[in-house]
Amino acid sequence: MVIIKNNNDIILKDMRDFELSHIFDCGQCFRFRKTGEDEYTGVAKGHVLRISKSEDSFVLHNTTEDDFNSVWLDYFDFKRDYGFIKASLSGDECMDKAIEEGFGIRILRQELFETIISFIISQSNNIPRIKTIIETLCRLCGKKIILGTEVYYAFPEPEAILNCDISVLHAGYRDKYILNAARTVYENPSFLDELEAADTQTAKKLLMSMNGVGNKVSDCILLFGLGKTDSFPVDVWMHRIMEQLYFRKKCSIQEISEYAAVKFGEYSGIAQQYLFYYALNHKNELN
DNA sequence: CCCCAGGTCAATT
DNA sequence: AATTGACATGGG
Repeated sequence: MVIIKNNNDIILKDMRDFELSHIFDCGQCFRFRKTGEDEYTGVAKGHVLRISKSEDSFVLHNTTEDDFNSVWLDYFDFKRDYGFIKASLSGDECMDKAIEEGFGIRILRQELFETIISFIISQSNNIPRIKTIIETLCRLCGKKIILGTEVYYAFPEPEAILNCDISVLHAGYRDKYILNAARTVYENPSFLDELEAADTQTAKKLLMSMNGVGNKVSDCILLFGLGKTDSFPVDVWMHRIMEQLYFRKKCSIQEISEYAAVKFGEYSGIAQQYLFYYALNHKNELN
């Protein structure tokens, strides 16, 4: 990867293992939307980003070098060598096919509190509606970010969520879980720091101590909010695709988790994203 | 009318 | 320890 400063933009050249549609359409983040041909725009960590692909390079529009280094370098997990990880995951026909389709996937390192709330909302829900609910939440009580004539909204702070009426989100029974999580973080400001400092198993126990955060949601938070790549979230789609591709019979979530831990090890979470992306693109072939 | 969606909880066996 | 129904809402 070569980083070039150009007027108000950052340009990335010689990119491998990086494709916008793979990154933003694999169900890991909910706040980026397609705003053009090979262009996505969204808000993360309080910053607006418009990123596009042109020919062999990627452009981060209106981005300073400081912002790139302090925000986006970590966000896009640029320090990790996905080529190496793909090589170590590769071996069976299923994984090779999944990697071939989602070759440009990267695990985004998202803001922890946003990830907690987002995946609480995700439970027993579909991706378009998850996006709508989160966007409505940000508009309801997130800090305004004004860029020229455009208005964007940061993901709200815990206190802001506690101080508004979230019933307008139509998130249903998840309201009480959202409020409880916001209250937990608001009343114990070191809660997030403890999570950041903890190992995977300790962090998982802490997360699951919150009402409405169970096995799967905590695994997603571990992976997308804490960078724990040994976490392997199993939702209905992962359940189906693992049964079909690897087990070739009905099996339990626990069996799948144990299998993944052995087969994919410390890169389970990245393997999971390749498989999940593959599953989303082959819904009609799954039963 | 039905069933399902990046599930979790509590009651019941 | 494993199984089951309720939980809100919107879309097919």
